[in-house]
Amino acid sequence: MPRTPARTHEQLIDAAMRHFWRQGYNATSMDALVEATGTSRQAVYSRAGSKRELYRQGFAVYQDAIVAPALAPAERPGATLDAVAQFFETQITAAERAGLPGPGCLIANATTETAPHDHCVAAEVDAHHARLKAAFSNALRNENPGLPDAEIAALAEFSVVTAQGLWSMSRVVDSATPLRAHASTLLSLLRRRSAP
Amino acid sequence: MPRTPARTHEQLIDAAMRHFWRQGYNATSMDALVEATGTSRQAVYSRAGSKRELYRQGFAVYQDAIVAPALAPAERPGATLDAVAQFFETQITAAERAGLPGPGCLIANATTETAPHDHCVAAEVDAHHARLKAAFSNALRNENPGLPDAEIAALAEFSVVTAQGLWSMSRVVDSATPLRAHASTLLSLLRRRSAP
DNA sequence: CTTGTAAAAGAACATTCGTTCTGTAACGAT
DNA sequence: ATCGTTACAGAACGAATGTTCTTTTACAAG
Repeated sequence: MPRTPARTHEQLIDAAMRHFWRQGYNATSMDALVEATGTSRQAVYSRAGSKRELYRQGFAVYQDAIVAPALAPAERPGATLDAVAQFFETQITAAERAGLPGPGCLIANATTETAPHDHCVAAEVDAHHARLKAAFSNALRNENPGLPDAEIAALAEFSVVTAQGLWSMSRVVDSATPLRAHASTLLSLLRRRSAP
Repeated sequence: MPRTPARTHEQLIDAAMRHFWRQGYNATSMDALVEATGTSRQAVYSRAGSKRELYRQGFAVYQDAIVAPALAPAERPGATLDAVAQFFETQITAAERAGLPGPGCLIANATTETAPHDHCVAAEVDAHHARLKAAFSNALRNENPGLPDAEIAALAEFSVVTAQGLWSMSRVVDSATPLRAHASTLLSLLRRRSAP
């Protein structure tokens, strides 16, 4: 009996997420969200309940639409450091195609802007970092099975922090060259360390 | 004949800067700034002219009060990688003493929040990154004078991005341990690469 | 003490914020 | 075709925003 929604729930979250991604949480007004999503204020509130909730729900969509495809190669059982290089290259290429300076990484942005003041966002950030660390650890272990677990953990964690810095930079650079250089330096350092 | 100012210009900028540092630009209201600086709205406007200008002026104070002392060892002519380690340790200890999760780095925060939408802030960010890169290059060159310039540049730039990630993380961690681990991993990677 | 100057305190401004309310339009079951 | 339900459009809300205006207060030269 009810009217058919013009946009699916996910379409709405997705459009909002992309706005938050580029503009940040605080600089995004409800007016901007209404325009970006192409719906009405009422649609936003009846679905998400509030601006903050809409923002929070964006993380899940971001994980599925952005993180998962790029990280998939590194999450595969037999992945090596090549898959890590591929992860960075996929993201950098995407940023380049969308036009640099880019939006960076939604979660990297949240780490500095909102996570310190919203423990719910902080949990999301933690989970993302854990996911990255697991993928990097996987690749490092396959690259050199003889590497001690402690060293794998240290290198994986280091790579996570390094990625965080990379996406920060991608918000202020005009060219992808320094981003590729950074990824390439990381990979070369990891390879040198994980070589026998 | 005029009334004596209760606070110097620099005291006002400094107090405002520390608030922006922790809260970010958009999440800081003029009311909060008035309370943080202990002055009146009028004092802020007669001195800085606007919220944005006040924010911009904070960068110079931050450079003098925070960056310069910590980076000094690495900027000295004969500095080696030990000075770089000292730089990180100084900043991490300061964050630890102020209480973690900490405010991170004002400029690292600006890189993601305001620089993309304010080219004046972007210039400030660029200058800071150039300063860090110069200091790191200096230390790398002294550590191993035989290292090719291109490699020094790559490693220095890599370290800058890595530092950016480190300060991001310092806004969401409860303990300094992962921060020290990150700095230590960076240093060990740099040492291994710059060894003959 | 008077007086000129500038700083401080706080009321007031228009605008914008996030949110809610009211009424209308569209769909499907009957 | 009718009706019940729900999505939508837009007006409206109080609170908070960045900024300015008005008034009072403190200082030091005369």
